[in-house]
Amino acid sequence: MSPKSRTFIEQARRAQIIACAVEVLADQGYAHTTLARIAEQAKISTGVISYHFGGKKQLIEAVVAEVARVATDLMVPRILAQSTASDGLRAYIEGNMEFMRLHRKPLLALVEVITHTPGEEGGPGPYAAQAEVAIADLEKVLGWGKRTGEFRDFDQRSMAISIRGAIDAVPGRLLHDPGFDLDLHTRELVTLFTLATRRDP
Amino acid sequence: MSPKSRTFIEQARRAQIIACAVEVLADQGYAHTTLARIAEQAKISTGVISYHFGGKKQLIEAVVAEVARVATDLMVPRILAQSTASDGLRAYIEGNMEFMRLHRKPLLALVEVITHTPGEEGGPGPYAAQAEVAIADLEKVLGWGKRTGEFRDFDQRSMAISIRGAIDAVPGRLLHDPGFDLDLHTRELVTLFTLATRRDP
Amino acid sequence: MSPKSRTFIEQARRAQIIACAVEVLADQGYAHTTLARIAEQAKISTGVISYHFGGKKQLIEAVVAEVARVATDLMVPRILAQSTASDGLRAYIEGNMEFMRLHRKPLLALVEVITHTPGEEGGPGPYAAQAEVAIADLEKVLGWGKRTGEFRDFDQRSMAISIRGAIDAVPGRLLHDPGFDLDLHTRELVTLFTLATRRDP
Amino acid sequence: MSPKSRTFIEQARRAQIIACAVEVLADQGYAHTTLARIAEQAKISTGVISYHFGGKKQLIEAVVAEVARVATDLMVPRILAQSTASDGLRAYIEGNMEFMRLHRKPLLALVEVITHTPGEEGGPGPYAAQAEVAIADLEKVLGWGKRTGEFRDFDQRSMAISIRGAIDAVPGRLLHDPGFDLDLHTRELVTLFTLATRRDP
DNA sequence: TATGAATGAGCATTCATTCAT
DNA sequence: AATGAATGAATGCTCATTCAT
Repeated sequence: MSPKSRTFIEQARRAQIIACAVEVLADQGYAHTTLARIAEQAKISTGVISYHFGGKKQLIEAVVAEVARVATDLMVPRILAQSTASDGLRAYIEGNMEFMRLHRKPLLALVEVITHTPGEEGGPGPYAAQAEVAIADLEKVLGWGKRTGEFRDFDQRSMAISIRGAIDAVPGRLLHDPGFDLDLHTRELVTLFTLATRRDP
Repeated sequence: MSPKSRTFIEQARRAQIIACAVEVLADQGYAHTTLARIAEQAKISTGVISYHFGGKKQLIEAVVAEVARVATDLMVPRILAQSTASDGLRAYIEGNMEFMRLHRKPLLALVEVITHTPGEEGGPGPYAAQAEVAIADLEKVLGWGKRTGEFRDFDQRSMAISIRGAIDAVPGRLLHDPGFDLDLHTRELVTLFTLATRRDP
Repeated sequence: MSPKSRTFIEQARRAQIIACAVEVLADQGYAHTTLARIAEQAKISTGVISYHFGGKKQLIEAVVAEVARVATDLMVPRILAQSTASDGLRAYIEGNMEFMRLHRKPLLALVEVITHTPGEEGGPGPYAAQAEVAIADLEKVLGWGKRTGEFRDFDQRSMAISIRGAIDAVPGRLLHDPGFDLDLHTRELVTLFTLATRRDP
Repeated sequence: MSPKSRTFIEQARRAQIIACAVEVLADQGYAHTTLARIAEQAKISTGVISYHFGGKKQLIEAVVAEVARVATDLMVPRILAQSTASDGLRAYIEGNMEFMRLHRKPLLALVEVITHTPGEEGGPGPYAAQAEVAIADLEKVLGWGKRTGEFRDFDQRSMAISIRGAIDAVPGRLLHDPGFDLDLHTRELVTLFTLATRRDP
């Protein structure tokens, strides 16, 4: 029935291992995320991970896919529910912040993986595409507002890169800045980019 | 004369090794930056590096200090030369972009080090302070404009974090996005944050 | 009835597993012959193999016994049917070649096992005896011809080792030499050793 | 000066490690030949091997090259010194046997490597070419005698394969057959293949 | 000062075997 | 009888660091 039919217990184990990988990634960072530590967290032996995922690379892939799925499920409906591009942009920013608030550790894990997984010889890294997609999605929202005349005449790509950059700066704050106020920051971000994108009054 | 008196040859060696470390970091990424590769680049043996710097950690510290020094020398005077906060912010952004244009490899090396150097047990990472300083500097510029009434009433810290985030998104583009236009992006960034910070017209 | 009474289904399972082990050994080689791969080939789980055979070692033993049985059944009657030692030697060689022609995979599997199964600390390897028996059988044929005066006065053991060596060189050819002509080679082998063993004319 | 300039001490280490690898291969067999055991034999740490050879594969390659060099140096001049093809064949056989007598362990090591190094998915194995060369060399000697009329009209390739097979049967005897008489066997081999190849009297 | 040889801990991975269901 | 989940030991490899020369 399911696309890749798996035992129930198999699915449970996979989910548990992914959860433990997220935990270790978020708590100890990519560099300290070894199969041994993940196995220790799950109170299993390292072989189990290879058994269920084939290898570390595939486990990481599964982590990314899982977190990306959760993030998408959370954010996409919120954006599509808006009736103006301006509200769409607001929903995009708020959705991202909401995800960070609700799924702190999965987010941090995702960031660790995306920023630290090395590519070949200084190449782009296997998860660069993930970031590319996020920018492309953002560009769609911006294009929408451009067409409706809600937004001023900026370079869409530059704006998308900058919004994404501003959003991507948040996880680092969340991690190590105890005084960081996510709700305040969300409001400020929305205001910032509303002012920056709106057609001049 | 110098605070830590070193022979001339000693200084030359250190400079050479730092330059090679920058090269390897920028070309191959943090993960592939081993002492062996740096030594190979410098056509010396690995022992020399330990001899002159004590260890890999100290070498990386020296790289960061060196690049930060160059960046500061380039940017600080430009900002201080401005007479309005608005021009100061413009100079901050343009200075950062100019640095990226003139010193691509040192910048990329710095980014690699700051983003990848692991801390202890998920701690802040030894170069988080560096980012903190950059944000603090930015806050000063923003505070200046707040006091003079040039800027609207935003949360200084949130704005600083967002500007920094937008700037920090650039190196990644520079690395792997062949169509990226730094000059266009610089102009867009200045416009973006001018609109976002100015007192409502 | 049978010495080790087994249910029918048990015997069928064992036969199936042995057949799959032969397949994997012949197709992928000893090094790639893992219980997991044999189980995959048989579309069963690895536990079944351990269940029916006790372990990998015993499975391999069963493979060897099975193939040796087939080989013996094919070759021994052919040799015994001859009336002269010279014809006996011819039948020995032709029988071996015929077996290779008819049972390529079992033969290759057998060769893989015999040549690759490691002994303890460089000891003889558990299937050295198998080879010993083959040589001993050959010596009997040679002794027969010596007694009847058909053969010249050579050292029986040396001759047996050499004939066996020449025969054992064939599987390797069969495997990787696409131009190898088994029928031609069989005729040449018979001629070669007929000339080498006959009483000088 | 030297093709690959190496320190003296580097060359000595390499030679020592190769010698220890030969020792372990010959004494314990391919399956038990791990970097750990070779390192133990050499009383060094496993890292040294990787340091000097890059990896296990390259070490094995070096072992093969070294032994092949010694074998070639020993045998080729002996064969070339002969004035008839018949003597050339005799020299080929005697040269091989002499090598086995003088360099038992290197030979056994070579045999272990050639027969046990696995290829991909049941492919030929990386050292199959080595065996191919040996057969080709033998074919040259046989072709020589065919042209001079010393040899009868046999299939050269079949004969070469058979002679090689008979020779390759010897190492196994040397290893585990305590009663094996190499000198006797050499004489018998020469007689055998002289009778098998000569033009009928 | 500089070299390069050597170390040793840490890593992912493979695989025969075991066992509860 | 069969499953498949889990184990744990073993292996090759990488790399920062140390040290005698």
